[in-house]
Amino acid sequence: MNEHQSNAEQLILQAARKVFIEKGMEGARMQEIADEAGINKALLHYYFRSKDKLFQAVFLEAFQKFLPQIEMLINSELPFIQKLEIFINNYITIIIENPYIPGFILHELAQNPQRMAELMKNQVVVVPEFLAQLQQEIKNGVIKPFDPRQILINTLALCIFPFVARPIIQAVFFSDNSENYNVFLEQRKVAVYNFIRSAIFIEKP
Amino acid sequence: MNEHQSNAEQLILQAARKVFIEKGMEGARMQEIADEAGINKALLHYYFRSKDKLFQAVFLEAFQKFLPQIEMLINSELPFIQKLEIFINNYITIIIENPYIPGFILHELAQNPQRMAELMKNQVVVVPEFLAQLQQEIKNGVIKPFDPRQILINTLALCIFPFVARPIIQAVFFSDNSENYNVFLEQRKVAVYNFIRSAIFIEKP
DNA sequence: ATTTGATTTAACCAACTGGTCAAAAGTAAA
DNA sequence: TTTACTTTTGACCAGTTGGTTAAATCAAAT
Repeated sequence: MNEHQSNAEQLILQAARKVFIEKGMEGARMQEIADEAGINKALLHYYFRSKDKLFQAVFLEAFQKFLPQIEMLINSELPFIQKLEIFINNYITIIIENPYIPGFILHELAQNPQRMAELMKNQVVVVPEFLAQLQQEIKNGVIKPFDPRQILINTLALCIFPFVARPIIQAVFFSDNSENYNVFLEQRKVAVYNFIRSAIFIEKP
Repeated sequence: MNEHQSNAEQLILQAARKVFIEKGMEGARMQEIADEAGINKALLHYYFRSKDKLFQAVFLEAFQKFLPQIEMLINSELPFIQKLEIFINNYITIIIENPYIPGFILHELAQNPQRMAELMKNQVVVVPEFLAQLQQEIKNGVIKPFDPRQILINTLALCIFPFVARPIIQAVFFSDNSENYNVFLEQRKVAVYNFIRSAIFIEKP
């Protein structure tokens, strides 16, 4: 039993991760995953019973990778300005490291909302306290009176969208040199923070 | 030749639109499109030679539906505040009427960037003037000194994201009553405008 | 009514898909 | 070495897929 074979399960997961996230559930082929892992196709079914089970494992793992930061943004009791800066920095950093996961999750979610809802119902984050905190800071005159739900969604939108729309943005702005896009994304960590801060925070005289 | 048969091509396109936009190129089945159109599967190949050709027709049509408003935002010479308000209103209105098209386009774009780039290269919008206009307004002290590219992407992100991420947002905020989501989206027309305006425009004393 | 051309269909096909299974190969203890 | 067990494989299967084809139906002109 050499190292290569012994961790076949890890090899499979790694290959499945790549293929599923790149091609999606419908586009992925079991044979391609097997090839990518350098093993026989039957071995996939030996470790994971079906394509669906393997997909579940990949999806949940991908989903959970993005949860902790969101939980921090929602559940921490720091002032919102501080939470926001930390969140945007960490979140964009994570997405840069896993640029295809957001598109993957959103697409599978759209394909089968009710099933994905079941997969995620143990993962739920509680938002009411978050909304209450924002409402409080609005009452305190720290934040302009925007709907807290809109603020949360805007924050996520600004972080996630450039990755979901990467091909078209790159074609428009960086068609000559795609490496510049990474620079652009790096700049976004501070740009997005400044943008939201400028939008919602009331400047004290 | 009754009306039902004579416009078979239109029936097919309508069915293809529905199935492709809902399931994507990979997920769509020619049989399902034929059933949806109420015709024989072979007739699909009679009017459109292949699944690919049919997909192309649907994709281009969908893509073009969103282009005019973006062109207006980019090419009109109105002051940016005015353009922005008109754009956001019209754009979100169009997406509400075609809520699944953004996800469809972004997904297919991500699946095959180079091919989609070819499909779109006749549709290109010219941005340099747009960037120059924003730069000028920054110089004039109308707009805060944000990177014009970031402003454009932020605007699109805030308009599009709630539709791409609809299932998860709905699960978190509107699990009890999904109709409320439409209300929320309607409110976004003004909310997004106020958000961006508050972020980038300099209040004159 | 017959001819001519376009439209529509049922039956079919080769390629591919996820999945199965019995046998082989490997592993470690007795 | 034999035994008992797990891991890995090649061959195979039934169902599905996009696509084809020859024949049938239809519509209009002669």
